[in-house]
Amino acid sequence: MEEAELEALLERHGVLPTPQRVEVAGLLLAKPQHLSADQLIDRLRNQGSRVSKATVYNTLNLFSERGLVREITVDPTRKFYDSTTRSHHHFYNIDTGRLSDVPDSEVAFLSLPRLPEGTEQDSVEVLIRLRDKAG
Amino acid sequence: MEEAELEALLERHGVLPTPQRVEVAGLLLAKPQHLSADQLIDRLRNQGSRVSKATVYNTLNLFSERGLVREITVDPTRKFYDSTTRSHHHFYNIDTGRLSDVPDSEVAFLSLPRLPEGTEQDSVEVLIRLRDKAG
DNA sequence: ATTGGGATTTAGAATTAGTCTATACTGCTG
DNA sequence: CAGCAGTATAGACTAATTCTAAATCCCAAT
Repeated sequence: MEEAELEALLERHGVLPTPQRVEVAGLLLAKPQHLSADQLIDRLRNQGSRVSKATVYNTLNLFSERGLVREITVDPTRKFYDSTTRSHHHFYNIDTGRLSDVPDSEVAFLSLPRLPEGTEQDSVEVLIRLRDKAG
Repeated sequence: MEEAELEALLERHGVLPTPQRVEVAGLLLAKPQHLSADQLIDRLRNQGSRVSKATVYNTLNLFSERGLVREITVDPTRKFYDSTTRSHHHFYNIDTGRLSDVPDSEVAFLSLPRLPEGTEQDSVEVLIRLRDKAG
């Protein structure tokens, strides 16, 4: 994605496109992927960026508030940020720690439960834990 | 549950029933529930126990290895331990942080995805995030 | 009784993801 | 050019969990 395009995307989501935010967006929003803050900081450093850790966290939180990324929680030790924001499902390989998307078309529910009194649904997510096949 | 019963349960899972482990088991396995290590420590303290924090963590990890409890990951800041070990589904109220079970009978899949090459399924879990209904 | 060893428990130090704070920087606007 | 709002930054801080190294427990064999 080109810089101008990224800037337009941020603006469309009400985010002022500062150089640091555009840098983060350039990496994270480039394609459907799942990155932790730490992985993102590593990649930024590798491409010679000097953005601070605090700014990366601020930016990720801002992006997630404004719907540019989605936080996902499968690993109790850290958050991942998903560049695909539409609600969707995941495979999580417990041997490799790798997280991947399940094609939307391949999951369908026959029934979903009544919600508890006084609550409404925010999202429904299916997590399919995998292990490497022995042998 | 009585102490003798708890001890038998631990032994059946290959866990040597030390007094500390029996104490933890007595609280956590008493009924279907979801507790964090911290909540558990509080309750232990409230009933006058002196088990150390390290022992509680060791015990929870041991129980979870041996299939006496199941770890669940919905809140990136802490783990919960579920006394129901069969794979099942959850409601998570993002406003209150409360986690509860979805009755098994109320979720059914019409289709589930092909698994990636070389992997096999460990579990399939649905997480329904809720928020309190406004007004 | 005493000893020796393996497993367990313990307090506290260490680790780590993430947040907070206080300061510095960056345009704008008048 | 002064003032101001919004950002960015380093580094201190927090909180959950793990690690470490020493103390304790239990039991079988002397």
